[in-house]
Amino acid sequence: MDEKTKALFEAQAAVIKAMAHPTRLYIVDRLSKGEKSDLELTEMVDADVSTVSKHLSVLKNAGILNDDKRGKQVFYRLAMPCVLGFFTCVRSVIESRAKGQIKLLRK
Amino acid sequence: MDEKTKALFEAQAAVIKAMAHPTRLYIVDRLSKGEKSDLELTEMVDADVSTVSKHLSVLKNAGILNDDKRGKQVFYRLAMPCVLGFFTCVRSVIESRAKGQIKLLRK
DNA sequence: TGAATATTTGGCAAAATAGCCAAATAAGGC
DNA sequence: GCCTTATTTGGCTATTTTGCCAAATATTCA
Repeated sequence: MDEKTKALFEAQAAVIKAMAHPTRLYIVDRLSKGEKSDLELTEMVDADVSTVSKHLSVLKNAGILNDDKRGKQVFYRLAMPCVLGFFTCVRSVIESRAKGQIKLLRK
Repeated sequence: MDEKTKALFEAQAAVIKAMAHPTRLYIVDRLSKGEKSDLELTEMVDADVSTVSKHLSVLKNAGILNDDKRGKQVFYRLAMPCVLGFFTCVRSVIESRAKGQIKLLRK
C-alpha cells in the first residue's frame, strides 16, 4: 500500500472514527431532527458538560457538525446529512447478523 | 438516555467502530471489487499475517464480512455492500471540510 | 466594570486498541 | 499418519481514547 493510498484511508478512517462512539452517534441522531444547543445536548446525553463538549468538538473537527455561536450559547447543526445514511446501513447489518445467528442455532 | 436507547446506540457504534480503522477500511474497499483470500489481503495490506487476521475477524464479527473456507484458505466477501455508501459520504465530508478551510484563509 | 451563566481546556487515571512475536490449531497432499 | 502450508489465538507492550474534575475563558446583562 503506497503512501498516498495510506493517507487517503487514514483520512477516511478519521471521519468514521468520529462517528464510532455511542454518545456521538446519539448526538448526530438528535441533530438530525434539527439544531440543538450545547446545553440541550448535555441534558439529553446526561454526562458531564465537559465530556459532551469534547464529543462535540470531535464531531466538529471531523467536519460532521457546524457550530453557530449565538449569545452565550453555541448551537450545533449537522453539516453533512449524508452521515444519516450510516444509520440505515448499520441497522441492517445488525439485523442481518442477528438473523444469521438464529439460523445457526437451528442447524 | 434510557437503557434501551443506550444499548441501541452502543450496538450501532460497535459496527461503525469496526469500520473506523484505515486497514479495515482498505480491506472493505478491496473486497468491493470481489472476494479475496486471507493470503491476498495480507499481501495487499503489507502487515503481519496475525494483524490482518485480527482485523478480518473484527469485520467478520461486526457482520460486515462473510468468510468461506475452501481448502486451506479462507475467502472473504462483503456481507453488507451498503457500507460502501460510507465512502461516498466520508469523501464528501473531507472535501467539504477542506473547502471550508480554504474559505477561512481567504477572510 | 463586575456578577452570572455557558463553554472549553488541561490534567490525570482507567479502559480499550493495535501490532508484533511465538505458539497453537486446522486442512490437504503425500 | 506425517509434513507442509494457512490461519487463529495468547501474550505482551505501546499508544490512544474516554470521562471526570478543576481551572480558564468567553459572553451577556446589570
